[in-house]
Amino acid sequence: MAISRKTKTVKMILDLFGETNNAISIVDLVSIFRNKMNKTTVYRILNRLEESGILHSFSDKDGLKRYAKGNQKTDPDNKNDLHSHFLCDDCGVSTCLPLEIPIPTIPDYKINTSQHLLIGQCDNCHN
Amino acid sequence: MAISRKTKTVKMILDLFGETNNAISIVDLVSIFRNKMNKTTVYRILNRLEESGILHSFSDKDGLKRYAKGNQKTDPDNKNDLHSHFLCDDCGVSTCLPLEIPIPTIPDYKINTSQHLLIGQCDNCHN
DNA sequence: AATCTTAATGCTACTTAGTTGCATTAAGAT
DNA sequence: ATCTTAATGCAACTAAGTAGCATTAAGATT
Ligand SMILES: [Mn+2]
Ligand SMILES: [Mn+2]
Ligand SMILES: [Zn+2]
Ligand SMILES: [Zn+2]
Repeated sequence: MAISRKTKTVKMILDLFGETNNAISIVDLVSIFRNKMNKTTVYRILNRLEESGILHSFSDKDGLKRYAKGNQKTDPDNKNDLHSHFLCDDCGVSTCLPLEIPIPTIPDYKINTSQHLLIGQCDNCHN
Repeated sequence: MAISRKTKTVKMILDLFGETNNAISIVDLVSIFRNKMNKTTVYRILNRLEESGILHSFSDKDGLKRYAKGNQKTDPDNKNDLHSHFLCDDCGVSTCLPLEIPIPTIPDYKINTSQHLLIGQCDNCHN
């Protein structure tokens, strides 16, 4: 189910993520490419790119899936390279943050991974 | 839009949350009460209970909304009483955790609130 | 360069989460 | 007992996401 062919549509999506470090929602991606490819294709390409470790995804505040460049599982001992994500409440822009989340120890629970979303105003909207 | 009448349906939902401290997904709630009230009613009651500060909600890993007892905005200076949530990957059970999330300072960003979800195995599934 | 294999796409139809409008009902105030 | 209107039920809708299947095109093989 990983990426094996560099089709025109795959290239278009890779080009977009080559231009930005932002996390883009799947509905935006479907909209951006609405005249270039079928929405089913967008979903399928994103799945494959994620499985290939080229993109990673997370759920934002409203449960909407967002994709961003890079792999979340890149550190040597095969644990998750966990980082936080940011979401601007004003303009909706979303980014990966170079902020590692320590996984806490909780009695009676075994924690494998975590998701951390920071919500506020981005640089543009803040001023 | 807050709760103003204690209808039969509101009481049923309050009774359920009186029995458990778990965070219950909205689809489960609709299913639990499918013979007792309309799904629209479930959605509307949950909205009102949340606005009233009786319940609070968050998005789980899959973007599904979950509700749990209590208010997230209860501390004196009117900031969010932020706590983490747990989701069991095996059985799907979800709980609030008595784990406060410190809001980090990040240059160029103004952070107002945050969401933190820990994913792993609960006590039952762990052993 | 022509051929072949099958990954990938387009399209249609479907499922599910969540919402809206509106007529009807019932909480609880008067 | 009456009245006001919050709350509900119902039906119809929107939007996110998925599945089946015929067709297309990457890119490997000859
Ligand atoms: Mn990221
Ligand atoms: Mn909680
Ligand atoms: Zn912004
Ligand atoms: Zn469990």
